[in-house]
Amino acid sequence: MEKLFNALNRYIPISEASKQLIAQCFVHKHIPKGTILVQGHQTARYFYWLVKGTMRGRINPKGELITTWFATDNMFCSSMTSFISRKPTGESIEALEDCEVYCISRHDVLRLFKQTTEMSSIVRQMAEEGFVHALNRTYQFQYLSAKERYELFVKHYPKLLQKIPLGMIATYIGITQQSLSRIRKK
Amino acid sequence: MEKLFNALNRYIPISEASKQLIAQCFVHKHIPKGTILVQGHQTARYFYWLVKGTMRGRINPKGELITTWFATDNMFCSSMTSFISRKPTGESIEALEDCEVYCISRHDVLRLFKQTTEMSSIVRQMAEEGFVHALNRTYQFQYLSAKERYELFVKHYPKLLQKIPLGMIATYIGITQQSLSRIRKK
DNA sequence: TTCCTTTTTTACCAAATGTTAAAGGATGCC
DNA sequence: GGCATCCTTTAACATTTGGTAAAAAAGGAA
Repeated sequence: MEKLFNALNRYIPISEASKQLIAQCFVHKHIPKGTILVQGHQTARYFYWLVKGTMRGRINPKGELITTWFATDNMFCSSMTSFISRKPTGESIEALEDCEVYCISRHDVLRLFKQTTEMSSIVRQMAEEGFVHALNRTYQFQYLSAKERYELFVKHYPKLLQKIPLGMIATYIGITQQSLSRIRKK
Repeated sequence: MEKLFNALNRYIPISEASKQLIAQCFVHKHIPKGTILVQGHQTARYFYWLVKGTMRGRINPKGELITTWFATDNMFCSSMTSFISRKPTGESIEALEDCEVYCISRHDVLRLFKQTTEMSSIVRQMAEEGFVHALNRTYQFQYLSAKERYELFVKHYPKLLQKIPLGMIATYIGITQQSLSRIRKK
């Protein structure tokens, strides 16, 4: 829980009173490997702080699972498209390892907007940060080759290479597993 | 100005008092075609409401200008990566036609967070909306072919096809002008 | 109109990526 | 150990896209 508040404090200092209120809203959970936390036809109602483990987002647009994001230790995650727009978006969440999380419901987030002065600013900054991150990822698809995108992935997620099947990484950078295998060979 | 407030009201109803404060912060401007509002080495300090005209964002990662976004009548825009992270990001803004805008400085946005109750919520929702939009655009690069991305572009921006050079559209969907010309032929 | 510039199309060949299929490795279970 | 399953590599061929170059088309200005 301490690391969670360290992460939140990066956005804005949180008073002790608010800390208490926020802490009450986060629920601790263990998620077994292979669990689907949100199905594509469901609405994501929770936002997760990943204490330990690995998760991915995935969509299934053409009969094949595509990885939309990876999350590892000490990262926030959710099906953001669904969590934000409050409707199913086809995106699901999969635990790729046994995971330990703190989760908070959208309902509780809205409640904290009224109960604390900090929460609104934190969520705004998180959305801004995610926005910039998503934009940069889009730009990379516009001007980087598959090989360059793979090299960026290795740089950003060196530890995932060991434990994640190659196929999941390939779809994350927008190519097939065979193409990625070919790229790695060189 | 009325349409601007219609757009803002979509996020949250705005009181008359707040409306006055907000209105004071927006400055009306005419931007001649060809103007570069923000250079890549500069920090974007303004957020724009495009009353009339067309703009694009662009980056120059490999000696060639890449379109990052298009904005037309009644849309908000800025170099969001730079505006949010408060540093230069290489992204510049170009007026593709004579434009009429209302612009507000980042400084004034921050001031309105304190002076009004609505602004924080509006900006949070804008960031969330932009976040979801950017995510979906990324996903499209992951699983759509160039042809499919072009068809989506035509669907989203039918009017731009008439007035924007093809090359700018091609880089927006991540291909060369020649490839797009080939795709259109079929 | 004519000239000049910009934009678009076309062609040819090279490079990158997809598709399909098969084989080899790794891992876990009985 | 042996079997089954999943993961990874490899190969051959098809398709898409890039790079270069040139021609055709479109638009603007004198």
